[in-house]
Formats: sequence, C-alpha cells, structure tokens
Amino acid sequence: MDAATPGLRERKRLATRRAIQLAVLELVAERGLDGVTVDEASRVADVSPRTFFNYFASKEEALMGDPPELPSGSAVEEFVNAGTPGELLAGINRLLIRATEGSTNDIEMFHRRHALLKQYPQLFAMRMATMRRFEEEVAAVVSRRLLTDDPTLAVDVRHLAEKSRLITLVSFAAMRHAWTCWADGESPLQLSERLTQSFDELRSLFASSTA
Amino acid sequence: MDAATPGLRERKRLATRRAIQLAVLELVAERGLDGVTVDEASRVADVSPRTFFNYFASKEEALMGDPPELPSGSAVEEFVNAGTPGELLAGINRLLIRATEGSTNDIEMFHRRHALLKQYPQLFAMRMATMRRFEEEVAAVVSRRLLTDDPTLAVDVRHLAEKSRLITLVSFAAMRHAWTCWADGESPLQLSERLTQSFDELRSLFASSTA
DNA sequence: GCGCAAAATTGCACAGCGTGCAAGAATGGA
DNA sequence: TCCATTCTTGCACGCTGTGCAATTTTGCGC
Repeated sequence: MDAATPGLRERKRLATRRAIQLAVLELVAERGLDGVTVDEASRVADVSPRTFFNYFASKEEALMGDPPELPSGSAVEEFVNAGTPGELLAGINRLLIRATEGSTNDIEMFHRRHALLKQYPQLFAMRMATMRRFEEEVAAVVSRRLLTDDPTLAVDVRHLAEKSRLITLVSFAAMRHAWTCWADGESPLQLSERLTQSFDELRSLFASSTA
Repeated sequence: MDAATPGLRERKRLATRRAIQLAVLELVAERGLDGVTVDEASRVADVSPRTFFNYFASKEEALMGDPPELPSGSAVEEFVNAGTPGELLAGINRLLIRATEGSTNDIEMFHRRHALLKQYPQLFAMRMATMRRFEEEVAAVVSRRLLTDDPTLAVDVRHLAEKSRLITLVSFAAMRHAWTCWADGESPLQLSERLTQSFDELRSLFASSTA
C-alpha cells in the first residue's frame, strides 16, 4: 500500500489539499491577495475554515507549492562521487535541474505561482525562507563532494563548511537568475536549459576578465 | 534645519521609534517572538497600541533594522566611473561595505537582531524581502557601470539587464556568505574585512579550477 | 506669550487571522 | 458488524492591523 494504493483516506486528503490550493490560487488571481479571506477560499474549496487551517497555516502557505527537495538517492551519490573536480558547478547544475523537475509538472499552477511571487514581496520572502532549508541540504552535499575530491580538506572543518556554503550560495544565485530570466523573457527555453545557460554565464563572467 | 536641527517634532519621532524598537527587542529576547504581543510592547514603550502601528506595520517590522540603502551620492558615481573594467567585483565590494557601515553602528542591537534572524524563519523572510529592493538598486547601478565600461552593450538592453542582475545576485551571495561567517565565527575580523575575504574566495573559486 | 495650522497620539470599532478543544463523521481493518 | 483511528467541523477566544474622528502636541508668525 505504498504508492500503488495510497488508500481512500490518503487520496481524500490529497484531494482536499489540492482543492484548497486551487481555490486560493483562483480567488487571489481574481481579486488579489488582500481581497481574499480564508473564509471565502474555504467556501469555494468546500471545507470549513477550520479545516483550511488543518492543512495550511495561512493563505500564503496554501499559495506556495511544496518546498523543493534534493532528488532522491542515486542522483546525490552520483554527484558526490563524480570524481571530476573541475566540473563541480556543472554537477550542481544537474542536481538543481533534478530538484526543480518536480515543480514544473503542473505548468499552469507553476506560472500562476510565479506571477504571484513577482507581485507580492511577502510571498517571495516566504519562498526564500523555504529555500534556506534547501540551501542547507545542498551545502551539506557539496561539502561531501569537496571532501571526496580532496580528502585533505578534512583538516579544517570550518573552512570546508564555509567553502561549500559559498559555492552553494553562488549556485543559488545562478538559480534565481535563471528563474527570473526564464519567467520574464519570451525565450522559448525550458527552465532547465535556462539554468544551464546561467551557470555558463557565471563561469564566463569570471573567466573573461578576472572580474 | 537639516541634520543640525531636526526640530523637536522630528527628534521625538525618532525617540518614539527607537523606544518601540528597544521594547520589542527586549521583550522578544526574554519571552520569544510569540510570547510578546503588540499591546505589551506598546506598554513598555509607553505608547498606545495604535501608535505602535503608526510606526510599524507589525512586531516583526519593529524588530528589523532599517532597510539597507545605497551609499549617498559620490560613492555610487565613483563606482560607475571607476574606469577599471577588471575590478568590477572589487568595486561592488566597496559599495556594499559602504552600504553596511550604517547598520553596524549599534553592535548590541545588531547582534540581537542577527540571533533573531537565525531563530525565526519569518524574520529571515522579511529580511530577504527588503534585500530584494536593495538588489534592484544595486543591479541598476551595476548596469550603469557596465555601460560605462563598454558602451556597445547598449545594443542589447535585455542582455545588459540580465548580466548586471547575475553579477548583482552573485555579489549578494558573497555578502550573505560574509555575513554568516562573520556572525557564526569567532574570527576577530570586522564585517567589512570579512566581506572582502568572501569576495576574494569567490574569485579564487573560479580562478583555480575553472570549476 | 497668543493663537492657529500642521502633525502626532489616542481610543474605538471592526474584520480577519490562527489555535485549542471537544463533539461528530468517515475510514480501515479485525 | 464493531471498534479504533483519523479527519472534519463548530465554537470560543485572543491577537493583528486599519480606518476614522477626537484630542493633544508642536512649529511659527505675530
């Protein structure tokens, strides 16, 4: 009864969750964030306001998708043990592509959410807050990779942590860059392609002029 | 009556503002973010709750310092017209140092705030939201600088905007890195020195291994 | 000092948010 | 069919944030 048969209970839970998310997205798209109350959204989603709060702590949380996660198992191990020290950023690039794949399943919802992130700073802020946890996960993996590439880094754990953190933050900067370019532009690129492009530009920035 | 004589009215305003900020910081340090109500903070600051909201839209906003700003006038112009294309990052480094100078005046408050940012994701989120505005200001200035260094970039405005945005985001990544290293560590460095160090590490990351 | 206009403070009312609690309904398995 | 578990719901309650209008304080010319 794993993924095959989630059971009626679980299926209803997911249905309710999604109904609430859709209701909020719909209403907010119509009337704006402040023009929608939890009561209204609950009515549209056909649940009691109390149930709304059983699923989400706030309107805003319902608007946001699930937080990003590291791709499961093997992809992480491949990255850590890639054994190609010169291609660290390319590896992170692949890792982030894998991590963002899940969120682009429902393109419709995805675009609506992105429009809201641009429009409402508080939503963007929440997004960044959830990203922070993800950053820590990625930094931990980068740390393992660095240690695999160069075991002598173990002598200075603090330095290792700081270095992997810097690499991670810079990578996330590239991800944000890709994200906005992709969303703003009329370019026909996939988000994953745009991500690779931003990573390329990042490299060329430093390669060209020792900026 | 500029900076010399702000006038009694203005002085009282600032005093009230500061009293509210101190009251909230004090109480939250004691009892945690959720253990403090606006009513209590207002009582301690000796103002009515309604006045509290005249100054800050929320408890959280009162906790946060003022948003960062570009250094006034000349520093920006110097950066834009530096005329040293190879030292773009160093220039941004200086700019950010100037921008963060103001916030480290009251070290006591500064450390309290930082502890809170680490402890409460919602506060971190608000911080990121204010940073975003600052990012846009910096990106605009970087754009001017790029155009000064290479006027031919004007032919592709979109590309120029994307490039300056990438540079800005990466620079802010370095700033966040410096910030956390400085706050976490026992290193005796000033924040400004730590910022320069993070920028150096950033360069060396890409210089060493074409990562 | 005096008085007036501008600005700040305050109380009040009110809608919305978010949570604890306990009763009731649906579900899954024996 | 029955029972334990889990989900839903209504209710009560305190906190948040804002519009409004009354009141007080400040700045300034006289």
